[in-house]
Amino acid sequence: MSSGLEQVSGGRLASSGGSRHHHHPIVRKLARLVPLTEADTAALGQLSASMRQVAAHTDLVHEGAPLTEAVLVLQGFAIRYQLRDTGARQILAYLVPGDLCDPDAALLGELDCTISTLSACFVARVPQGVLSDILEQHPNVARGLRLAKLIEEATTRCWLTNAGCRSALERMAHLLCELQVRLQVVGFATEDGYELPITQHDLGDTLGLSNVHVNRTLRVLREQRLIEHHGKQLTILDLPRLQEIAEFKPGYLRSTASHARLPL
Amino acid sequence: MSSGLEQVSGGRLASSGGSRHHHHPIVRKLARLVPLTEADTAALGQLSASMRQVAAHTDLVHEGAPLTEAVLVLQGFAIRYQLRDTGARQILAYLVPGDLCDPDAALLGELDCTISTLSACFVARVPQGVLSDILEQHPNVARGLRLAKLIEEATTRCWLTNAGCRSALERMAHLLCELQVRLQVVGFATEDGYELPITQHDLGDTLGLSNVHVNRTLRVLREQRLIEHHGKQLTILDLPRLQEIAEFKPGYLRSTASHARLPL
DNA sequence: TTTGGCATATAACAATTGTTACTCTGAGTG
DNA sequence: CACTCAGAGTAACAATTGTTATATGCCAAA
Repeated sequence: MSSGLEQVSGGRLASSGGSRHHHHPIVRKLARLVPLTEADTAALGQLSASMRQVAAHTDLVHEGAPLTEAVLVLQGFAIRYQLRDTGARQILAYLVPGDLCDPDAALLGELDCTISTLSACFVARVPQGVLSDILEQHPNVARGLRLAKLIEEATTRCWLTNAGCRSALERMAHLLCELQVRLQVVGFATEDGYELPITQHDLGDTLGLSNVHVNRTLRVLREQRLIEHHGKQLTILDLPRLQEIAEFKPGYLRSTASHARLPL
Repeated sequence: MSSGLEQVSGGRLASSGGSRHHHHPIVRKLARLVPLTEADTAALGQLSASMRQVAAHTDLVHEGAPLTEAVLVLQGFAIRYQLRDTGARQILAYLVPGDLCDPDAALLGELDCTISTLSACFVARVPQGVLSDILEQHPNVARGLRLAKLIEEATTRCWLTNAGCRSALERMAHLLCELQVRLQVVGFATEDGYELPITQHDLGDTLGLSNVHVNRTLRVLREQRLIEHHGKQLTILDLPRLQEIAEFKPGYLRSTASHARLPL
């Protein structure tokens, strides 16, 4: 009953022979950033050729491992994180459907953080060769992915501002607003909310808060009738006010259509 | 009496006609990352052609402004920061001598943060054209700058981990250790310490702490005989222990010579 | 169906960090 | 030289957040 990617069947895209790739999250995402031709769209569809399902809390790429493939998330929530010696975990980024991680790290040879799933996910491993071929033959796609990378960096900076100078309530509100925009771009959120299949402990490791304080903070948001959540379903009751609390300025996500046309 | 860049005179490099650029901070920095030929080194020297002195606390590039030039720091401390509506400032990165900021942002068209000086600085503005010519003609330099960019990103992630899951003392220790390594690479630090010409308020905006708590934290480090500071001069009395407190792992800075040969 | 375990929820208390207010010093300036 | 002011230093108190403990609910495995 989860939204999106209804064409998943047996670990393969049922429609992989056809040309209708417009619903692929990475296509939806890049189409906001650059104009895409049918050929571009089809090429992006190839990225998910080796899609497979991964259980929640599974490491995909370990810190320090040599990196030869990129990881494309098609469904579910994945993260990049670092571990301290104390066992504390800092989540550095969320990877939601349409996010491609991390083509560039090949230059450094290894990654300084670990890629893992938070929820059950559909992910595709993309060999460097396949990716570089596409980048070469599809300059629009190449430009789109470079833009996406810059947006990811801006998002990291935003998270640093979050951690450095926002209160727990503001931080939580900001994260919920950011996810609302990012998930809506790829069709995994409506205007009212989205499925947030992660624990309060995970939220704590994201925001630099204890799980208890995450719980307190969510309660405040609930009591103020800003959000509701039943199970994994998050409903945003008052988005404007939530954004106001968070001082959320979505510009850094480049999510408005003003920056590019949609594909024909 | 400040160390490094003794050749500064009248806003120009006195030796700009010669070929001895090895002492330039950006040359020292990149030489750790990639092999550099004499030609590469000379080309890097050109970057500081339009060097000028800038007073402390001067904005160089404003948030939202169209970006047509990169900024190269030759001496002093500069930063990237974001402002909240409340007036709170989050410092996102330090730009120390040898750091080049931000060639890539041209793709996005505008920057999401402001570049500013903390101390009096010598900086050079590098027009996009000059930079792209050099990148084209000197692949080693291009590769070095790409590596430097990746290192900068890793540093930002590290700062996020800092803010998210380290105590004030650990955060401060980590910052001091990081600067020790970065400044030593470009010849602005000895093994014992370095000049740190920034206020406790600035440190607070860096670490997400109040200025009062910064003061407390520095006092603890002093009382434990880990550091000393008289005026702007920071002396590190016990680097191993400071690194231990910070859980500092310098790998992300790629500062050890094991990754590349020095130029002939 | 029962059970075990994980996630949520909440309370009481502790620790960290922020805020306000004040003093002191030193560098720059008239 | 006196004056000003920014920055460092400190204390007292307040607010936020973390820790520990315990209870509850719910889903999945036996």
